[in-house]
Amino acid sequence: MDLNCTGGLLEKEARRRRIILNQSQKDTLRVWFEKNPNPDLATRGHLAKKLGISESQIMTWFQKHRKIRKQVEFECCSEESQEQGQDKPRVKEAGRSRTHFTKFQIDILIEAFEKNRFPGIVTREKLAQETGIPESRIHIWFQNRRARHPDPKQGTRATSHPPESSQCPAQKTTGQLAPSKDPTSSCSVILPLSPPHTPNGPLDLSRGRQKQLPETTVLQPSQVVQRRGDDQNPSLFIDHLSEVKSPGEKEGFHTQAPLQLPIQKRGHNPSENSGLSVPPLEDSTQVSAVNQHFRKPDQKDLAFLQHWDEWFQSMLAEWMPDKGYWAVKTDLHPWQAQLLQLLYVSEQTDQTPQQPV
DNA sequence: TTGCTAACCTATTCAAAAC
DNA sequence: GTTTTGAATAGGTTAGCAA
Repeated sequence: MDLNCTGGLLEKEARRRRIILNQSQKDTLRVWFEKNPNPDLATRGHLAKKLGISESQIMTWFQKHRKIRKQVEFECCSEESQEQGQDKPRVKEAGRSRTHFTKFQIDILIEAFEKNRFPGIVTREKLAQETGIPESRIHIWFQNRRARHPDPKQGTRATSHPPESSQCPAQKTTGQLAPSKDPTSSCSVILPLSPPHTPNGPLDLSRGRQKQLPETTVLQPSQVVQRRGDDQNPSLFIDHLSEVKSPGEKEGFHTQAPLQLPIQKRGHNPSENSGLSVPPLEDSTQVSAVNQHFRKPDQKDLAFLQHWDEWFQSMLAEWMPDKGYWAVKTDLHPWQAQLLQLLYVSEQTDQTPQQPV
């Protein structure tokens, strides 16, 4: 079966996740719509949290209702309202807030874009987890990217609907990731993003873990690093950690963790759950706000962060349940190898990662 | 099957920040 | 001042779900 050509149900599920709003949610949205039909990002985020749906869904709902209202005004209302309608509320009173992506985040997005110009909701959520960027911002980023970087294979800008074949084959069937058959590609950027154990996290991170990669093997961290070229010296990572740049600096390597929580500020001992726990990085991780859309953590975020170690661990190694140990991936992205080296340097006493609780 | 509507798209524009 | 690019809009299509 040619996975590239299957346009079946599973793929559609991966592209869209339709959620029916209940009456209470609709009522709340209507109230807010009457107050302000053009809510800014912060307001949408507040509403999303309040209603338990995503910010992009809030955005979609407001878009639709602005459209409906405009149609109603056009059909039913007087010239007076049409004159008012000419004063489009496109420019908000407050200036637009602008997300500043880090080079790390941009690199991940670009690589994902090159693999698939039309990521579905599952892929976008995985990218959101991986980068710490809200899914709605990732959606916008892909829209802008498509508009400004026409697909050279098609020769022209995409003018109608996304080609179904543009879906990444690895994402077609289950929304999970499969090992790439392309020997030149790496699975190290789109990683097994589901932490081993997060049943009630803010995102559904409990979707099955990636299958063991064929190239997975047991290695010492030093071997991993040695396999890479000189340009991937682990010191680069350390250097980057201390390279704190101003929020507006475009290409700076910001080490901001998702949700702006410095790793050492989690509410538990990093060594409790993982032998690969992230060591304290002192001020190096306490960079100033880079992305103003990150919010302060709520309870769900904290629950998520409690599995942060495990998540990192799963990005670097693969748990072998039948063998009872973690196998370090051989095909690590340079930053992963550098992170691994850093962790092991700091955790010299514990060379064998433990299975998370 | 049909209607509703959430989710998605392109095209375009605005505007913040970098150059 | 110009360029780059994130954010937002309008207007359209697609697709999931309930009746």
